[in-house]
Amino acid sequence: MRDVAVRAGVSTMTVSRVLNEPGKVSEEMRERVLRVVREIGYLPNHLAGNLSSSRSTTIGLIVPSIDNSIYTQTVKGLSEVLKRSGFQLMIAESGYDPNEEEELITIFLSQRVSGLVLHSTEHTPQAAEKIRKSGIPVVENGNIPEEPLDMVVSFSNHDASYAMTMHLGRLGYRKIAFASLYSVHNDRSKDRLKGYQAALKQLGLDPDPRIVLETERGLAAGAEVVARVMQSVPEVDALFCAGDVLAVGALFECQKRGWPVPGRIALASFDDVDLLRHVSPSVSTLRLPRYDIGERTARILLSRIMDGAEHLRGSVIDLKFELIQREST
Amino acid sequence: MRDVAVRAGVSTMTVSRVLNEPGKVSEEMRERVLRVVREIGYLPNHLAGNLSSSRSTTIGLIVPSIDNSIYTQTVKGLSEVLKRSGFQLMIAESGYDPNEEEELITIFLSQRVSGLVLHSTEHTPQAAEKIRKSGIPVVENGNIPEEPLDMVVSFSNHDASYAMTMHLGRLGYRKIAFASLYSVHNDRSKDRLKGYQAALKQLGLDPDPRIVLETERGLAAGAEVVARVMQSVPEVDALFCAGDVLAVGALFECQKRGWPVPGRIALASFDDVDLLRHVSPSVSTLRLPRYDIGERTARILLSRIMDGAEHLRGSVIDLKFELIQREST
DNA sequence: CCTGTTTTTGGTAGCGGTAACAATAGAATC
DNA sequence: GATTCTATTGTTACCGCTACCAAAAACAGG
Repeated sequence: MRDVAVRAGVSTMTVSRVLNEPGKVSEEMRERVLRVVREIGYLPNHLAGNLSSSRSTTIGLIVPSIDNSIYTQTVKGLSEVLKRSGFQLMIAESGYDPNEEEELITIFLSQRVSGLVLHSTEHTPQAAEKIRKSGIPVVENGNIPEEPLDMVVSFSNHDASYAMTMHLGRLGYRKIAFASLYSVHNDRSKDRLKGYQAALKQLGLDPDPRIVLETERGLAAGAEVVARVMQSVPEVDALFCAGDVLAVGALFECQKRGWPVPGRIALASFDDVDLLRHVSPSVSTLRLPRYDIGERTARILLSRIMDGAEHLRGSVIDLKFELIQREST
Repeated sequence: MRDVAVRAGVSTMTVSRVLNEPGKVSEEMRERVLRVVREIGYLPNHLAGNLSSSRSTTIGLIVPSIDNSIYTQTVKGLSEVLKRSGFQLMIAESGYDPNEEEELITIFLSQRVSGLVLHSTEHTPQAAEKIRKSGIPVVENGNIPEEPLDMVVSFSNHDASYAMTMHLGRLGYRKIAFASLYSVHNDRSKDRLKGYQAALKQLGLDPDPRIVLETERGLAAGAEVVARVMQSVPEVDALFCAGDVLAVGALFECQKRGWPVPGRIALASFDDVDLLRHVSPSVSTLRLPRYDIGERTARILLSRIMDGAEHLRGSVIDLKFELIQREST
């Protein structure tokens, strides 16, 4: 930058202004400086700028696992909005481990990110303390936690799960099994289970621990779950797969075994992946505002960072979901 | 940091050493300093550190589209290796637009990333020039380009496509249709087409432009493609869907229309997504080393950055793919 | 005990920008 | 024409850390 300043015969301050606040510089200077910038291909050093102004244009995002297609829509929403404001996204994965998450948070704070997005809502006390102390705005967006760190943009896993279970109950299914991903360090799964249980109670159905299962991700897991539950408790007439593509795996398994869906067993899923609409029978599911969550998260974060909108601190935005009834229930 | 130094009664230099080169500091100092660090919860400022040492621990990654599940495995491989060495990943999406890519490259260079990973292998001349000028190591990993910018870690789209087409030919299919994603600004698609054409020639089959199609991503697109090609050229006996989940969409459509697969039409796909193994009939495809690409990319980049392994400049690593024959062909 | 070497610590000067304020010049006011 | 104001540019200090070299302390050999 000094180089540019010398060649243009101005001070570095003027160069800085041309690049950051062009309005405060005369037309003539602007042209002169920009010409030199182009000539020598000068690239401003953001590190230096950020250090000096103690601001940064980086947002940190921590997801449990990068290869989960569920997050990608949210990431896209985030990324698109942030890009428009010149912000950059730093992504890391915690592997569903709060300690790992804490470490990543520490690293991000060291990098002086100006905002943080956490998918998980389970954190170590130290992590919460570090964030509080740093004073930067945070958005949690995998669930609506009881005690938010700061802001929340999400749908309610509990309510969504409750809604689908009630729907199954109203359709007349009486023995509704429930499958989710492992709930250790995964409050999304926990809340889905609670929603299911609350709905059963409301429907006057007895909970039966034999038909509540946890499993890993993937089609194979879904297949295994439906086989297992049908074998152990044949009177099951519906299976609510509250996670990932479990329902599709279950559906394929039913087809393989010749169990009519929904005649013998109804199937419901939790996230509206493209696939569910295209299989036959098409699968009832919940449409969740994955992209919107990313978008809103970015917006609210930017408000806090750029406009200092302190009144937004602690905001909880509960985005709506939609129940989609299809052939499988 | 000054604060820590004062409280511990040492110089800032000693604090810096304790944190970065603990070996060069006496046991006693180390303890004294670390105790204070813990006491006041001191967080080093990486921005300042990076600026001062003109090194950074950030790698920039540019993918065409974040929500494409194909990349996520590569990103995971990258992320896991980089994390172990304390590097951070900055991700941005170019939307298949070289100009957008150039802009992102500029931003990343401004952020002084110490390495760059590009999925696309089509760049503007200015982008190439900026990268060259910056001197940072770059890995391209979506394809093996004719003129690499620097290093390449990928499989060959051409060879993979050629292999599958040859396979279909050897199985006796004579009228092999080809569907890919739009090839504008997408040299992966272009190379797949070339591989297909090369194989046809080798097999002594006449190319027929009516059965070479380009479409968008998604199951619906796959369904539409198979319907279209069967209608316009009924003698087609195989369809090679060289992209995304097109083959699954096509399969569902065949089932819907009652076309036996592979009896009436054989189907082949390009990427071994979980789904292809679980549908019925299971779909023949190419297993591509998506995760490995990420891992190797990270490794080679780290060698260049940390060990200054200049002899690796310009390396081209062609990772192997595997053809998986299943029921659909 | 002295000198030469090694280890450990500290001082200082930036890294490349920006904030805050000072200075200058031209425009506006009376 | 003198004074005040405004717009534009420059000066200086510092953001928080590390590289580089100097200084001091510890160790070794004769």
